[in-house]
This record gives sequence, C-alpha cells and structure tokens, in this order.
Amino acid sequence: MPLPKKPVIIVTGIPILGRDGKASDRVKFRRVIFLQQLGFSFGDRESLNLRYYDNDYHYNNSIMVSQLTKSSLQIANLEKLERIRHTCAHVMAMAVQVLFPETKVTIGPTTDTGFYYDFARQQPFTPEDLTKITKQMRLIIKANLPIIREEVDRDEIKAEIEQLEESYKLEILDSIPQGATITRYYIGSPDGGRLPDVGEKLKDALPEPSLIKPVKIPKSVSWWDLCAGPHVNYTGEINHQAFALESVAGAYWRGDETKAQLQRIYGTAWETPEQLEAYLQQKAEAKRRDHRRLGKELKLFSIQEDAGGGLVFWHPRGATMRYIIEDYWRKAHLDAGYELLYTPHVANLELWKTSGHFDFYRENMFDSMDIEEQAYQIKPMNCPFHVLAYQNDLHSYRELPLRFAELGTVYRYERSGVLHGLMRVRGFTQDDAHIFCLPAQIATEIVGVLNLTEKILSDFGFKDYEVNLSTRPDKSVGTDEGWELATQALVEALNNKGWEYIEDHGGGAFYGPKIDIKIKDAIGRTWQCSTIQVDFNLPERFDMEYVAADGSRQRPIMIHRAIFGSLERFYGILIENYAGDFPLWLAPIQIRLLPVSEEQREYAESVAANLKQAGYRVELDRTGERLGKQIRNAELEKIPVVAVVGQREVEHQTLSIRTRQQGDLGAMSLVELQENLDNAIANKANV
RNA sequence: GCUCUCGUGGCUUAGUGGCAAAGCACCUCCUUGGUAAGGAGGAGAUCACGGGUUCAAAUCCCGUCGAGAGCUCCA
Repeated sequence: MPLPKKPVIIVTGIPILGRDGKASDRVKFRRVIFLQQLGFSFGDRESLNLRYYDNDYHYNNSIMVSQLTKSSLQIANLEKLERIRHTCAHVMAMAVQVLFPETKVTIGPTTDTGFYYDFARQQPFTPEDLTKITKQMRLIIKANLPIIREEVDRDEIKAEIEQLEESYKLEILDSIPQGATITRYYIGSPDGGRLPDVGEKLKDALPEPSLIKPVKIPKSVSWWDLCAGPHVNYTGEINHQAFALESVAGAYWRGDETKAQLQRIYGTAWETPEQLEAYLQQKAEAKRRDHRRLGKELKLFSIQEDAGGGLVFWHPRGATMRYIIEDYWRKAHLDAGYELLYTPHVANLELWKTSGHFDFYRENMFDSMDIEEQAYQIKPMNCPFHVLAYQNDLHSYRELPLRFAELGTVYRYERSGVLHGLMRVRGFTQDDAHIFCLPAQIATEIVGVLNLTEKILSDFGFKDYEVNLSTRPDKSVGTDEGWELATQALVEALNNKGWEYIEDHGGGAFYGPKIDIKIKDAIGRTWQCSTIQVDFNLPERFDMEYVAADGSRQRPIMIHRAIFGSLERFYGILIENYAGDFPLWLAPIQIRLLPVSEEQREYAESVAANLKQAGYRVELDRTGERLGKQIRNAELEKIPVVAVVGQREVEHQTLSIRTRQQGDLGAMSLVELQENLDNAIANKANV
C-alpha cells in the first residue's frame, strides 16, 4: 500500500547508513515518526519504519517519501536533534575525561531518545559521578566552545592516538576502510591544549573520587574524538536544561561478550526542557503501568524466589482472568474452524533431533532428563507434537486444511539476566496452531489467520498494527518455486486484507517466509505478539504426506501461527495497556457489593447470590468497615463496579451504583444494572 | 552469564558501627457509619544466607543466593 498522498513530515528518527555513508543492501529498520498532514497536531502522528539508502527515504520499497521530506524544515530539525544528541555524547566524554583522566574513550552513538558513550575505566561510575559529570557538561555547554571538523591523515592521527594511549580508538581507526575520509571533531579550538591543565595534573595523582569537582573550562582548551559526525557548531547549541544522564550499565566492546566489558553511560537529550519533561513523563507513565508492580498490587500473579526465576504462579484473581482469556481463545478458534489439541510436556529427545531443534535451538533448551536410559526433553516448542498428531492418520487431500490449535505450555532456558516479569520467562504458554494445507490453500489460509488475528487483537482493545513481511534469507531450505509461491501468498493475503506492511527483505526464517504483527498500546509503545510462518522444513524432516487426487503421496505445507505469542507476555501487555483497569469482560472481580451497615447484610447476600447465579463475578465486602473505606479499597483494587446497599436500597429494592470510570451513578434496579453490565461485557468495554 | 544498584515483619519503606522503627495489611475491642482512609489496643523481623573485621555489625569487608537496570543502535 502506498503512503497516503498527503504531505509527510518526519519529525524524529534517523536513517542508519553504512560505514561508507551509503546504505548497504540490508539496512536496519529505524522507527521514523511522521505527521500525515501539515497542521495535524502531534497527537495525530503515526509511526512507520522507513529505510534510507541511495540518498532517499524508502517506504515499503517504493520511493514515495523523498520529495516530500528532503527540503522540509522538520527534516532539518530532525537532523539537528540528532546532531545535538551526538554532540552531547561528545560533551559527556569530554566531561568524563576532564574529571576522570584515566578513562579511555570508545564509541558514543545516538539512540531513539538520546545517546550513550562507552568508557573503559577500572573504577565503576557511581550515581554521584553522574551528577558531577552532568555539572561538568553544563560548564562545557556554557563555555559555548566551537566544534570543529577536521579531515585527517591516517598515519598522523594514528600517531596522535598512540601517544594518548587510547587503545580502543586505535582499534576503531584500524577498522575504517582504506581510502575512506577520516575525520575528527574538536570541542574547543584545535590550537588549545587537549584538556584543561588540571586534567593533566589529575592524571599524575588521582584524588579520591569524592573530591573531584567540575572544572571550569577555559576557552583555550580543546578535546577531540575520532568521529564521522555530524555535530552542532557550538556546545552552546545544547540546551543545558534539556539533557539528563540516566543510568550506567555494562556493555561489551563491539557488543561481543568475549571482549572487554565497558561502562556505558546513557543520557537523553532534547531541544527544549519541555521536550525533556515530556519524555520523562512518558517514562514515569510506563513505570506507573509496570505489570510487575500492578501484578503484585492487584494480586494477579507472583514469581517465587523459592521456585526459581521465570516461573509464574497465577493467584486466584489473575487465574480468573487467564481462564477468561483462554476460554475466549478456545471459542474463537473453534468458531474459526480449528480443532483443539492437548499434548504432553515432555517427550523423547529423538523427536527434537528429527525436528532439528536440537541442532538449531539447543542453547534455549533445558537439559534432557534420563528416563529408563532414554533421554527425555521438556518441550521448548509444540510443533513436533502437532506433526505427530497429524501423522497418526493417513490424510486425504480432501481433509486439508487441518487446523490444530493448542494452548501449549513450553519451557525454554533463558539466561537469568534477561528474565523480566511476565514478559520474558522460562515457562510459558503459546497460543500455538499449525495449519496443514495444500500449496494452493496457503493464501486463503493466511487470510483466515489474519482475520482471526484482527478479531482477537481488537477484542482485547488493540486496533493499531504494524505489519512486517519477512522474505527469504541467504541461508534457507526449500525450493525457489516454494519460496516464491509462499511469499506471493503472504503478499496476496496482506493486500486482500488491505493492510500496509513493511517488507524486511531477507529477514525470514531459514524454513520459510513470515508475517509479524506488532500491536500498539495505550501509550504508543509497540509489542510484537502475532506471527505467521510458512514452513517447508518440518514437513520434509518428518516426511509428512497426504494422498493426492491421483493417489500419489504429496507433502503438505505447514503454517505455524500464534496470535498472543506467549499468553504470559500478552497478559503482561494487557496489564500495562489498561494500567490494571481491565474492561468489564476481563476484570477478575466485576462487582463488589458494599453494605452500609450490618443491617443490610442479608439483602446484600441475596443480591450477591442472584448476580453470581446470573454469571457475574461478584464479591461482598464483609470487612465491616465504613462505606468510605470500603469504596477506597474497591478503587485501589480497581474493581470496575461497586454497588452500595444501605437502608434506602433495601426499602426500594435497588442498588446504588458507582463505577470506576464514571463515579456515582445513583440508584438502579437489579435488572437495570444487569442490562448495563451485559452491554459493557458484549462491547468488551469499560463501564 | 557479565557490569552496576539493591535484599530490613505479609507489603511499602526509614535506619548506614551503639536498645530494630513507621505506615499499610492482619487479630481483638469500641463505633452501625451513605460514595477514596472512624478510634483504641495487640501480635508479627535470626535485618536474604554463610564467613570475616570490631568491645559492639542490619550498617564495614569477602563469598553465595535472589531481584532490578543494562549488555540491539558502532569512528
């Protein structure tokens, strides 16, 4: 789908270029946010992945964007912000070397929200050090030093770097291809000393870090870094109130675990303090929605130290909601022509040798266990089991497509450091399905999957998607014709659905092309959940067959697909998306009855029984607290509807309803309440 | 796994060499109260675990375990 024929203005983001300044064949995606039309407010912005190569922005491999963007002011602003961030990284590196002269510099690129710089230094940077570095950076910014670009001779700069003993920079220099222009950027005049004198003194006798103070920067000094640029012209172009140092983290030199560990300081930088403030607020909002905190507060789930990391315990309220999600999922799949499977959690290791997982996926598998001298494996994937279920019978082409679906719990080894709440765990439930079909059925089946995906995701409140189509990589199995057929089927399905997508050229799995769908949450973050993959490999490995019309044995096509991806992770996304305020159909407790005093207890009990009988998830507050406290508790537990029962309600046989969204709604009859509830539940809405 | 930060009643946190504190939750009693905290009392901690330094360790040092952030962005 082409971009809308409206002016498109890029407001943030940056293309990634190859080392030679041009894009290589495969340029990484980078999010670019654009306004659809001049005059739209920033609330109307949308995001897309664009690529930049051959001096042009490319969207979906067409050259739609170039003429609209190249001359626009916003592009200039974009580049300016990028330059500010890059310069900010240099200013930070300079500040660090002023304060801690023993530190060696490495690289300092920009990020989506700011920049970082990796340093080599024995002593760790402390949070207090960050404060000192920030102060030093402000001094450098206030000195408004010029930033000067200089093209340099390789041998000359090499000698200079050697003299400074900047071993990492030397390595970088050596990695720059011969013939490329080598540049350095000065902060301050090249004629000055490299760093303030005090820095040189510090080099001899390092004081206690606690004694290190920001150093006033004279105009005459300079600092430089080997760098491709670009930068702003003066340090004063950085707003000294629009940047902040955020954290220190470990990072490996060249991102390689076997190489030296460096200290990375992350920072954020913006053009104005207001933008910084907005960014910090977004961060605070994300923290407010953190599913780990809400999961504990709302008593949904826990992860128990005694049991081990990455293993989830679902508590009654969390389990209730999970049950509702699973129940919904099963009905939706049965309606869409799937059949349900249950398969074991462990099986003979041979199965994973056949499937190839043991060769390709071993580092994510738990060790096998010995059962009567046979190796058994806890399952990291469901697919081989579904293949075995298929192979239990001989299938006719008339039976295809067969759609097997399972909420299959798998266990994968994840390194302890990457575990994260529900988002990254060691045991999780895939909403897995495998479609076995004829080659000619692929396109129809994919459309079916896309329709089901859209229905399910939108029922959970996710209506914005970002779609990727990943095509054949260099190393792959299967025939050219097979890939062509499958890829065309995916394209056809996407076009049929009318969905815009981004083609990730060569980004497919080795066994087939795929479609990935990312959902956008309430605060604009994207999460990849759904995936649809065509597989030529497993049918081959397991020698799967069906009997064709002419009686010959043919190989079926296998389509893997998941909509939630991981039920645990999707649940975590739901918590963050709704900030714990779930729509009525999902809320673990839908209604809580609050008696004003003991006298209404009997009436409240009978109302509660009625509602429960009618299928609502209802609870009666038996704490004996005053009404105000009962309401406060219900609000803190984010219960969507409370019904107050006092003397008045008993007399009139009504309930006073208060919802989380709308507050006090006044009295209504039980029938009226049920109508309202049913309405909200049917619309999958909040009340 | 690696780097840094952090582990104090069920929860959230204070205390950073000298008697283990507070709020919430829990239990008991009083209060029968009308839309976000009524009052009083009580119980509850081997300060993650193991070792060391010290007259004295929650606090300092070493180790172990666990949690959090980061380890994709490449002069």
